[in-house]
Amino acid sequence: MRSGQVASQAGVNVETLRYYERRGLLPPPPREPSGYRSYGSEAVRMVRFVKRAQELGFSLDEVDALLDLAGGGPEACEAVQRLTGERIAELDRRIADLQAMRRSLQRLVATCHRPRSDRECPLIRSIEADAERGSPS
Amino acid sequence: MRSGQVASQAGVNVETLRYYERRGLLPPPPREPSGYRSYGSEAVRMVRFVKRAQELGFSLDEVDALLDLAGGGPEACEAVQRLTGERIAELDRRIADLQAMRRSLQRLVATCHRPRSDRECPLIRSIEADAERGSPS
DNA sequence: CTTGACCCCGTACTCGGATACGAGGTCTAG
DNA sequence: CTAGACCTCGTATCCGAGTACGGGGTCAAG
Repeated sequence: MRSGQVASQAGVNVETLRYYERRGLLPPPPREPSGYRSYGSEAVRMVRFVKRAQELGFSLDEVDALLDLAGGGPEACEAVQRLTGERIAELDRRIADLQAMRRSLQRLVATCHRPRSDRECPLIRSIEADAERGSPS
Repeated sequence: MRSGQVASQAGVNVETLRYYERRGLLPPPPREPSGYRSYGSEAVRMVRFVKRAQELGFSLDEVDALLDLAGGGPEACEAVQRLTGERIAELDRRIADLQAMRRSLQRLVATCHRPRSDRECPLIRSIEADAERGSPS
């Protein structure tokens, strides 16, 4: 398979394959006499793995670590579980943060039920007020 | 007040003030004869407002829009409410995404309770499997 | 009157994850 | 044989939100 095929099957740009190869995420494939990269079908699986792991919130550095660990036996498996656990904890933090933001904004819109005659936007003022005394988040 | 004071009172870097000024978020303050910037105390409030709005998930472009709207009368107030509503909706989407990630990861760690004798990490395989048929998120 | 803290400016760099560009080589259908 | 699609490479650019750098001016204390 050539790069274009791998790219389209994996749903990425050809440049992205080169990029992953540069980053060491993707092993450099053998070349045809012409110099073209000649990929096996596992390349598609690897790229998909990378994309999926990204969707799960792993950075490319972490994906790299994951790939290094893959196939490393039982203790590597534990390391993978640990990484995953950290990722879940991180997600929990981010979710809590977003929920705090959401509550703040909700409270803010709620302050906005004044008659139109009020010239100053209470919402803007509320954000200021929050800022005064470094509020939730 | 000079830039260093504003910066420390607002909890930002001096360079950040220059950056905000370049971006048009902060009005260029008058200068002392020496050329030093001479800020009034409202500068501190503005910077804090920016930081707070950022914490609430607004980008600097959006903060810019918010500031343009501030003091623009009742219809501007409605625009502010609309922006805020969009932000809340966006937060809801992001929260849902993160929760989907979390569920996937949780499911993944759950697959890992196999005997250590399994040489291949089921978690890694599961991510691959997910990728095969583009799963949640 | 010098030292050190502060300030000025323009510009370049950082991060992560790509994406784009341009010059060139190759391959395939007509 | 040639047009056009595809591939190669190195390098540059993008986004957002700053941060850093270097060379110079200013100001207050000792």
